[in-house]
Amino acid sequence: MAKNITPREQDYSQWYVDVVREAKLADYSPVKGCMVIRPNGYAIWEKMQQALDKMFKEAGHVNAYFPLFIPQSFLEKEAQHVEGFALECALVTHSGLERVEGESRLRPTGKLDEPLVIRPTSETIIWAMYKNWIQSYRDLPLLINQWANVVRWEMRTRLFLRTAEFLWQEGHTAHATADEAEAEARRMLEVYRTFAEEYMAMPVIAGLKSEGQKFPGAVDTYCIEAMMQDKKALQAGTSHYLGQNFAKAFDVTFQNERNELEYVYATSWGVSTRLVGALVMTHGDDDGIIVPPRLAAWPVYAVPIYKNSEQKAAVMGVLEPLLADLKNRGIGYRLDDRDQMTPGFKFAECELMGHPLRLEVGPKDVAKGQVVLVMRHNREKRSVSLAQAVQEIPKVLDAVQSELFQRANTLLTKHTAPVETYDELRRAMEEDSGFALCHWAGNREDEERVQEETKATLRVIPLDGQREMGKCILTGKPSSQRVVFAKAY
RNA sequence: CGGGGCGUAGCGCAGUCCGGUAGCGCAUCUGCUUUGGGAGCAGAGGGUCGCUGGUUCAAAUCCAGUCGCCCCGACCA
Repeated sequence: MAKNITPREQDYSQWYVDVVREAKLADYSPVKGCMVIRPNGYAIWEKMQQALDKMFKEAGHVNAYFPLFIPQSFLEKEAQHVEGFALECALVTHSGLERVEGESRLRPTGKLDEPLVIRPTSETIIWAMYKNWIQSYRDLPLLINQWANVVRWEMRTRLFLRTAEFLWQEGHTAHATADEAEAEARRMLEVYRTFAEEYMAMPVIAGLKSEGQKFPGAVDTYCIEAMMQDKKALQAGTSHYLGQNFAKAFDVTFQNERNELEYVYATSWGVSTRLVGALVMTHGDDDGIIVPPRLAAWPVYAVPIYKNSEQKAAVMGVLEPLLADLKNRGIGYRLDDRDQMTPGFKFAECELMGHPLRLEVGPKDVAKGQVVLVMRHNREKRSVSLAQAVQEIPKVLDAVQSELFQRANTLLTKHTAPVETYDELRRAMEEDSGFALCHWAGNREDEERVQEETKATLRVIPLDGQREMGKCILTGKPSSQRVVFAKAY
């Protein structure tokens, strides 16, 4: 149906690339692995930022900005952290370019004494600063977030899901006690869960990462895992309890109430533009993307239909007051009054771009005193009297928001199933059957073996999973809870 | 880093095997007719054929080199 989009059935990852391109969310940059986020994609990110920023502020966090460049020596201070990021760091080694007689290319000049790492994440530079800002328990907790770009030199990239440079927010908090920091890490995990469910209409499983999967430098890593339509898992957000690891590496101490010197306890947490990709893969269909109303720049997309200027005047006479009413109610809309496009083209484009609700008004509607509402996610068309439209539209948008969640949740539930033996897991993964709930008591090496043999990784140890005794599917050791194994992005 | 594909107009491609001075579709611009599911007709503009070198009277095409991008896999948010 839609031009230039490979159907999901035929090739899911090609579908994803096609949809991102056709909906004008992003474009490839001349630099390998980098992407340009186009206005349509950036609009979604901006709505995500607004919602998240508000949630952070309500939780007591403030925004700041730390620099892009990190001295190489900083990154070297925390052992696990270095190991985790060393291989994917971009370095700045020179301060300029010079023209050399007889050569057409410019040549680097002004070699730096110490190379600067372009931040893959900002723990190190932030803790170097926190050292100066924290002396007393009275300075704690310190709750700072930053919106920034980071660079990780990945081997293989995918638009939004993994690019060399990406946009994100990273919260970095400092606390007087381990309990308080742990609680903060979990609190922010809940913020992410709420955001995913209520704004993105994307159900997630919240929980703990295994030893093998946690953040380099963390004591505990929490995450939310979502299921894409191809039943693969996507990590959609992480929150780390860092213990005193960074405090020790950067010598950040405070005097407690008993006048003792103690290392500070830390958390960090982040979500990235990857969420835009998650949104596409959660709700999109063969005709384009579908943006949930709460993240749509224009939840209502109005298409006037007319043949001549009299009709146009009549149609606009009905449409404009209605749009003004929507504006008064704080409902975002766009009026597509481009004269040179036919309505049919606009309908198709509107579906491609994923505007959740289309508002059509033509001469026939004017005559009947009605407007036509078309829901993007199920193509349902309904006529509503002009008098009721203003009350009806917010209701429809709410319904769309919750139906999108329900639909995604049905997929997640349907493809999440208990698996009792290792053989069964292997078969399940061969069939791409989704999330496998397994009893597990293995170590890091066991995890690697499972990944090697089944391509599945231990995605998450659910926080609200039922306690239930059983036997580890690989080692046979006793286990008190099931974990999620799945193939992942 | 392995496997595959590709570089020719803004985009998608044909032309390459078999050398002869570049073409198609979409998009763009102009005009007229259109407009309730991706409009039609007529006309117009737009290309150092990724780059470098070689062979040849003549290279998008043959030869040698080189650069880059995409997809799939291993690694990762």
